[in-house]
Amino acid sequence: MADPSKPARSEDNSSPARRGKPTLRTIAQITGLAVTTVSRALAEAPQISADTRRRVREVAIEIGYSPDRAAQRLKTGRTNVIAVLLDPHEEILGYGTSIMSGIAKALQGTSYHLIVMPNFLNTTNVEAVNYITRNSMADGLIFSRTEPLDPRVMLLSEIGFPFVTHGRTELSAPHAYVDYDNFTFSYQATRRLIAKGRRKPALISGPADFTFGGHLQHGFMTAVREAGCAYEILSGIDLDSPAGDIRDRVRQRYAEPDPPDSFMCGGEVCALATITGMSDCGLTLGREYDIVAKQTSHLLGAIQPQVETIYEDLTATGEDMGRVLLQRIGGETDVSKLQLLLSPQIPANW
Amino acid sequence: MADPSKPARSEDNSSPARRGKPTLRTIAQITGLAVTTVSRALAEAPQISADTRRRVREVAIEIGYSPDRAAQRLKTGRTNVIAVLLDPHEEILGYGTSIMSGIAKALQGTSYHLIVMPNFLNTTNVEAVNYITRNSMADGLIFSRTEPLDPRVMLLSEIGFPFVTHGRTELSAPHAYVDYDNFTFSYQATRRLIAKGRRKPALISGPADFTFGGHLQHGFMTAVREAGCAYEILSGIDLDSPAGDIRDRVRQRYAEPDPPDSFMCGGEVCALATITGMSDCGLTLGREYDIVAKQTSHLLGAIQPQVETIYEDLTATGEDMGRVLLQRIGGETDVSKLQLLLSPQIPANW
DNA sequence: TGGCCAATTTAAAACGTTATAAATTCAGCA
DNA sequence: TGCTGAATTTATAACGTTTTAAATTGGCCA
Repeated sequence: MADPSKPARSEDNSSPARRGKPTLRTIAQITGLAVTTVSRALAEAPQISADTRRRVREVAIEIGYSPDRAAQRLKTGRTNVIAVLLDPHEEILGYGTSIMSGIAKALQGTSYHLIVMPNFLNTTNVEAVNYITRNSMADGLIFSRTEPLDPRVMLLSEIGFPFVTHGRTELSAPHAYVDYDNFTFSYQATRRLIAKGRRKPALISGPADFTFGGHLQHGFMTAVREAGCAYEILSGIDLDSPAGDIRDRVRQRYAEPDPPDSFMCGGEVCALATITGMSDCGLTLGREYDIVAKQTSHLLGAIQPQVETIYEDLTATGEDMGRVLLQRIGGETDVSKLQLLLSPQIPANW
Repeated sequence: MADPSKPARSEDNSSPARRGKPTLRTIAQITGLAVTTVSRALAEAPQISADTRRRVREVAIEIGYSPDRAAQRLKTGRTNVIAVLLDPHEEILGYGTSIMSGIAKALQGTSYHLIVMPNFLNTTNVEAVNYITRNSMADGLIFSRTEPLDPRVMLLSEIGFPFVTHGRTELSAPHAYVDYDNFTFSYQATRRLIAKGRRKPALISGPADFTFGGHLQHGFMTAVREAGCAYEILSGIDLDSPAGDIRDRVRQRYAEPDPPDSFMCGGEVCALATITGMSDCGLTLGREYDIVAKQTSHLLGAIQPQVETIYEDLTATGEDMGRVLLQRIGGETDVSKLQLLLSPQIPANW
């Protein structure tokens, strides 16, 4: 019954075992080589002759072979997976999706897949990190919104697990990050308000816990102090506050004496909410007050083009984070190559 | 050198092999049982005595054992992974993130993990589906925005791969889905505009390719025909159009004769863009015109509370999809249990 | 012709789990 | 006591890959 036209050894041939999926053994049987050789050939090991490598590659493509990731993972201990921690705050305006899109772009063409740990539930961020590392669910980790003394960073640094953050920390041990220069953004944005003749800018900053909130505040303060003008940091609300809260707060503030005449907004929804609150008070943007905001999507530009913005490209950020993480996983230890501070693009006509 | 205080068989003990991670063998050595028994005990197999099961469980917890997913996957062929296809259109307003948050909630407490295949890149959706199934990267698949003859659905149905869609198809073979009743939504929303005295509603629908676009249009048409009033389906734009385009289109339409006096908007950004366009023309919402829109976040309510909305809870949708998929993977074939049509909550005062 | 070394290929073991089939224990009963 | 069968446990093999160590080949030189 054996078909002599096929070079396969027909003795142990368990062809009908698992229907369908070709394995290394399938290729081995077709080519008459040993499984080990095939594995090596596909890995382009130099010790395998060029001829054999070519032949194996051809057969592999022809029969549509693709390695079993579970088996590779079991054997090597590597997962070929990058995990992203996604926060609830990222629900609005596609923050998370933009970043992920960028990461995906960086991972394109590599053997890495992107998995998302949505942190929407009751577990804290640190628990999620713990879970991922203990269960070796990924080879690397990406997350955002660092705190100055971020416990996730401390944990991962300690055990030497590769990661990249969106945002810096104030920890002494350096780590890989990609960050937007929020100080410069905030500084320039506030200067712009002052340059337009405003004399009492108000800041709607990031939540106080996060490093970037401090940077925004620092930039804002530097600008107002330089100009020697009045200022205000709107209490009780921040970037992440529900739009309704921001609107109410703004309206309420204008019922009190000595209100601000302009706003530095860290986000688009925040800017829209501010405008709504102001217009409730009968005030018009560009006339009674000005706003400069950070822009991360095209929403604001289409709805309220009068708002001046500085753009932060989150997709590019994601792509950078992906690239940096791959380098880190690849063994790069030179921190200078793993830390990226992206500069805000200040509009030319400012 | 052997430590007699430990009950382990010290003959083949490869303790220092892989530092750290306890395996079934670790437990076997501690308890003096066979690896098979331990495996079975943890699986709560009835053939293992209750006593043994308890003991194994205790030890497992004590040493912090958790099974190696790669090994399980290799052996069983099951991945314990649910994959979600994420589209670029979902970048805005957290559509994707809400759905994912819901899915994550449904998967909470199960052994399933959520992985995301961002489809932002050049590959088409079908290719991604192909990739996932061929490489057995997941046990089940979730995706949205079905077309009437959706090729993904056809492919997956044919090979019997478990999946749930957000949206229906017009294919004869039934499949699992969770869908929002966009017909009813659109019908009721349009009726509401008419009830407010408007006599020429305009529809900004979903992209024509998708099933839900047809449903929106059908509901709209049913309402205007019932009322016998004029109507318009705004050409050249849809829900997914950039806000700027919608704004421009609306403005342009009002420069022409016989413009509509109200809008049925399938989305929030779309409604905001419409309002902006109208206000460019000097028209005020609630006075010269009305809008009813679908609401999926809290953005619109905070910015333009005058817009009447019907809410679609995407997180709940995601949760339903997760649940349905788990049932399907669990072997449920009764389609009636796998098909959910969620009814719009019509505001009580309409 | 034989021996040695480099080049290439191979066999065997292992990663941690589950499935199959076999072995052991033990109570109940003749 | 010895046998039977149920209850419980166990050994072995297997999933598909990579790693380690060993085997084979062939060219070259003495």
